[in-house]
Amino acid sequence: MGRHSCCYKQKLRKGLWSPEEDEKLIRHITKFGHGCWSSVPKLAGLERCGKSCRLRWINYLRPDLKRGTFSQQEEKLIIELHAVLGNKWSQIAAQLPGRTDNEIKNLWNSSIKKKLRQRGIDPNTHKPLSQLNDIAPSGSNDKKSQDSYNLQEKVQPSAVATSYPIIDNSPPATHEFFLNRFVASPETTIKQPDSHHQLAGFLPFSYTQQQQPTDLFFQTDSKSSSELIPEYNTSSISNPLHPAPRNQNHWGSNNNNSNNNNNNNNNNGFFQTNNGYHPWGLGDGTKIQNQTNGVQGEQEYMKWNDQYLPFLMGKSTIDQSNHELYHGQQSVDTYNKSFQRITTNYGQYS
DNA sequence: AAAGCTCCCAACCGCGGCAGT
DNA sequence: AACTGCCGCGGTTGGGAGCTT
Repeated sequence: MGRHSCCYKQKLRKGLWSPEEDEKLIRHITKFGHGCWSSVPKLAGLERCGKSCRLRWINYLRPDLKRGTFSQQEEKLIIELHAVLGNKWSQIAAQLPGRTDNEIKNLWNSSIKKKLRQRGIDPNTHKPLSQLNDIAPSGSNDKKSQDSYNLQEKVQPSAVATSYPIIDNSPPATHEFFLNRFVASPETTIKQPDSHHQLAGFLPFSYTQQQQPTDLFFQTDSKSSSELIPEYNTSSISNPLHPAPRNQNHWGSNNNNSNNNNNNNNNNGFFQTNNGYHPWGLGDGTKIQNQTNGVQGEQEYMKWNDQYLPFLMGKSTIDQSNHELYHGQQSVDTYNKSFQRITTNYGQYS
């Protein structure tokens, strides 16, 4: 197994990134791309390991991140995807443009889990907690043991099948079931060069450009959990298993992130792709969707260059018209706060 | 006001898989 | 086949912010 020898080297910085480090990394990647991550720190003049650089870029610095709070539609989608994929955060993130696996993982651990439990749903199995009491090992009431309570290991397949919230009861709702049902579909399969992500394109989501509206895949059970749990409402247009009409905003009309998908536009400049694959070091190998919207992609590119990069380079161009970037901010000189706010608003500003 | 507690999230860690030699 | 280096993933942690007492 490959060890990260760089991590053991002396004198490499760890912990929070400084603005100067961010600037160096952004400058380097915008100019040269990341190439081999292990060589990035040296070339960029950073005393970090390549792994740290990669993480910083993917989770925080890359321009197509949406950031900001998750919408209800996004949370709903995460719950539904988790019911199918389990803790495959990278695969879940692949279906949420502008969101990182880390972000989703954090949301799940800090918020969604709690919400599900409050509603009597086991976050690991997506079954009602009352049903699980019969299956769960004794002494599993504490948080730790509940968290480690693994769907695949502990839950009888039949139990899953009869309780999966968004499908009917007839076929066994195992991962294999979903795979068999979707993977072979040419309309819904995104090219996946990386074996880690064989599942990433299997859901009939609206991100696939060729995706035709269809209701073939899942029949709803009128007595499903959706009546009890809003997240499982099968009539939702954002339900991945009931794709939205082709020209409809995936997140629904009440979402102010009207440019949600635009962050993945890649026809121009900074967002240019490598044959349609993500150019910024996302390792998921997922072919970028929705590439037809070149104008908006260019707008995002302009925004990045005009507002975000100059700020990082110490040449803030934020003017009166963008004063809302600092709305509610108490300490503007706190770098991370400012940065986060800008990236947050960068994703929402349109 | 301050101490204690909880929550959130950026970042780290360790591992598995893959490719190259 | 064995080894090495790198990438990417999921789990975990540490510290700051906010809330409560």
